[in-house]
Formats: sequence, C-alpha cells, structure tokens
Amino acid sequence: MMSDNRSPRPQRSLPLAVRDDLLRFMDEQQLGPGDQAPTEAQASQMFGVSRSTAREALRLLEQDGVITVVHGRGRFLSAAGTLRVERPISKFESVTEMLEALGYEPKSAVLSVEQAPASAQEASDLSIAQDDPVIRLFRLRFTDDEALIYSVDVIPRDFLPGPIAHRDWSGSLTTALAAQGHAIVSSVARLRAVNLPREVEDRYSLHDLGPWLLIEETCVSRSGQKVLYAQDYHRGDQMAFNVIRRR
Amino acid sequence: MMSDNRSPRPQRSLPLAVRDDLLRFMDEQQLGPGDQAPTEAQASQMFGVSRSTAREALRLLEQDGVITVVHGRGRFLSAAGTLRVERPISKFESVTEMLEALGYEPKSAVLSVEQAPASAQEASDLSIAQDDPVIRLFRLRFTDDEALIYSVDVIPRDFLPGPIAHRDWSGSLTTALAAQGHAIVSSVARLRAVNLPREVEDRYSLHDLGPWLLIEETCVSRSGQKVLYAQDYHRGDQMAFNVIRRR
DNA sequence: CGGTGATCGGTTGTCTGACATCATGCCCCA
DNA sequence: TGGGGCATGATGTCAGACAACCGATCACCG
Repeated sequence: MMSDNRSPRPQRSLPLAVRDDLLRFMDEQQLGPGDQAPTEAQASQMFGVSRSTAREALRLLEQDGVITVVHGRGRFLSAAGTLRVERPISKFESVTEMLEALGYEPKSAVLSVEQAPASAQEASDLSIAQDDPVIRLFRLRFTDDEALIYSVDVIPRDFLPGPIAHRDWSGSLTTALAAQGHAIVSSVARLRAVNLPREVEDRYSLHDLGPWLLIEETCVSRSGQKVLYAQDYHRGDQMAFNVIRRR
Repeated sequence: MMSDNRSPRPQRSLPLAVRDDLLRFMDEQQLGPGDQAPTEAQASQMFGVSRSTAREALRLLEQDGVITVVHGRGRFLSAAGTLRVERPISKFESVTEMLEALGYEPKSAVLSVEQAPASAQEASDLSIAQDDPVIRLFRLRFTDDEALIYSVDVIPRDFLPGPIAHRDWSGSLTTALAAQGHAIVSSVARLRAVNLPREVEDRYSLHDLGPWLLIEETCVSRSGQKVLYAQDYHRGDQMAFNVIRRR
C-alpha cells in the first residue's frame, strides 16, 4: 500500500497531485493500452483521498486522453497514453519559453515599437474599439546570427502603462503582462504556411530563408480579457510543432 | 427559476446536458468577459441537479476555456468563449472529413500505390521491423482543378490485407482501416512549413503554388497499434489550422 | 481620526456515506 | 443444455457537512 506523504505541500490542487501519483503508479506497473486503470475505490485508498478527489484525478487523466471510461466496467488505458509528445502546441508557452526549452539562448532584436490607433483588423481581434490606442512591437528572435522568428505583437495600450520609450522590449512580453496582473492563461491560434511579407524580407534582409510557419494568436488573461494579438513567423526549416489529436 | 424538464432524455450524461443549459442561460443573460458565471449552488438549484453534477458541468465549461475558476471567489467568463474555434487540430479527423467540413467536394487522384519493405525511417515511425512489408500510397486531393493536398500514406501490410491492385484507393483510408477493426482513435502530428519536394513538383507539375504546411502524423488504433504514418502537404494559401492553447 | 485586526458571508475544495445505473459472469433451474 | 435471474463490482448521482479561501465590513485601539 502506498502512503499519503503529500501533507507538507499541497501547493497545486489535490486532484492534480493524485493524477501524477496515478501516472507514476501506472508507469511502474507497466500498463499498456487496453489494461484497466485503478478504480475510483482503489485510487482513493492507495493515495488516502476521498472518492471524489480520486474521481477528479481520474477525470483529469481522461481529459488528457490517457484513459477512457466505460460506465459499469471501469477505466482503461487508451492508446494515446503510449504516445509521448514533448511541448504540444496545445500547451501555451511564450516564444521565449519555447526557445529556451529548445535549448536556444534566445536573443531578441527590437526592430521598432510604436503606439498607434488600432486598425479595424486589430480592433476586431482584440475586441476593442477601432482607433483605441495599441502598442505595436516588431521583433526578430535569433541565435548565432540565424534568424528564427519574426514577430508582430499588438497590445491594447491600457494593459501596459508607462512610457514605451524607456521599457526593455527585448524581454518576454508575457512576463511583462503578468507583472501588470494580466497573466496569460489561454489563447486561440491559427497556423498557416506563408512566405514572409515582401516588405519585411526587403527591410530586414531575410531573403531566401524558405517558407515560414505563421502563427496568429489571440491571448486571453486570467480575468478573461484579450490582452495580446501576436503574429509569429517561424522559420520552417528550424521550427516544428507537435500536437496530440484525439477523436 | 428554470424547470428541470430533462426527464425524458438523459441520453448524454447529465453534466453535459447541464453544461449546455448553462451555456444557453449565460447567453440569454448576455454575460460578457469578466462577468461571474452561476455558482455551483445556483446552477444546481436552477437545473435541479446535485451540487456534484453542477460542479462537473462547470468544470466542463472550464475545460472548454469558457470560464476560469478562482477559489473562494467564483467562476468568471473568459473572452475565449467569444472566440469560437472551428475544427481545432487537436480533434482528430481524416483529410477527407476535413475537406468536407470545409465545404469542398474532395476529389482524390491516386498517383501510385506500391508494396515495399519499410525504410528505416518508416519502421521507426510505425514501431515495426525494418523491411517489414508496407503499403505506400501517393495521392493528390483537389477541387475544381486546384491542387489542395499532396499526401503519402504508409500502412503496415498486415493491417490492410487483400490484393492492393483491386482496391479503390481514392476513398478514405481511415474508414478502410476501421473496416478492418483498426479504427483510428488518436494520433501524434508534427507541423512544419516546407516547400514541396523538388521531384514531386516536377513529376506532377505543382510548381509555384507557394509554401506548403507539412503534417507528419502517426495514427494509433484503439488497441494501441500504430496503423498509419501519413505525410500531408497542405497548400499554405488554401489551408489553415486552429488550436486552443492553455497554460 | 486613522490604521489594523477580527469577524462574517459567500464561494470553491474535500470528505463521507448512500443509492442508482450499468455490465459481466455465475449459478440454478426448466 | 440453454436461458434467465441474481450477485458482484464498477461508474454515475445525490445529499449533507466541514475546510480553505477571498473580500468586505466593522469594531477596536493607538
């Protein structure tokens, strides 16, 4: 029997901790697709939590596609659990975080910053009024003199107060927004294969770098506001993205 | 107060029904981002279910990014609810299904079919032994004489028995596999922006169609077997993919 | 008068126990 | 031997209670 030595730091919620315990347990037991996962009763006893909490933990596993539930029978390992994928795109992370996870030391060149009234497109994407002031930030991420990402970020002016001239824009926008109480918790993104816009190619000498993967992303803060609209052009020969798909 | 006229048709689970009721309710009330959603107590009373069920329904909404929960305060609408995401890529669908959902009438040209020993790459991707026999299927999807997708499908021979010469390869591979008891339930995909391989461009006259979005996808069946390795090249100017991201 | 800590009402998180519903396999009987 | 009822074990739902947390109010004290 396993002890519930989880007393010192709940920190994250109990169900999350139990979920991880369950994952560890099933990993140790070398369970494969089709095998039965611990039942609610077993899980609650194994880890010393109530059935509700155990049930919640199992539901988290179901949400991740690790198990599927059959009423009256039990829960069973699904095939998706065997597919481990690192950094799925469905997990939000900032460009900075992503590059660091890839082992790059992300350097960032600020091409320009400006404050301007929102275009119709931007206003629509950010659910603000047209001509509301926004900050537009053009940057180039690179490593070892190799361009990796050309990005355009649009932020409603209110979310990032203070003079734009004296801020260090080379750092992470998401942490800057988080410092203002607008931590990003989710986003909706759209992926397309494109060429870099001609004028960008010309202005920054980014010719002949092949196709780019454009990610247009609207980011939502914890309070439910759209705080950032980003267009990130990723070098196709350098960057790739993984995703788990389920029926 | 709302009545619980849900007696005749449970059908789908109770929490799912309550979730939809909640969505309708919040829509009628014209709640916007930042507004508070019904509490667990309110929801359980409104729809005549226990608090556990109401809680579960609210959790489903949270899972969809419609609301965010704050311990001790309540649940609040997120702007993500206003961003409706059609056909998120995390939801598995076959190329045929996708094209139909886009309103295309997918026509499919079989460029070639062959049986051959698996390459090292293919063997690794499909977790089979090198030189195990596989079927290789090269196709072009198009509509109105416009090429949309160039695809290469690799299937271990065992999963699709019978003579390969007399099969209609223009239909959906996933349904063919499902008919053999190998229905695809999940997959791992990798997205990249690329140019079409030179020899493919030349052979099929696919020049000057701009960048392509390459999706390399390993599909697994319910029993956990890897039954299909697909490379789908999507025309960048025609196809785009959406995804919801969460921290 | 102003700051500060206690208290309270509201909300989500967790626990306990019970019953309903569903799926399966066994046993008994016709 | 075949079939139906039933025991068993699993998830689904219900009810009630208490804990943890947050925000606002209010009384107290310097």
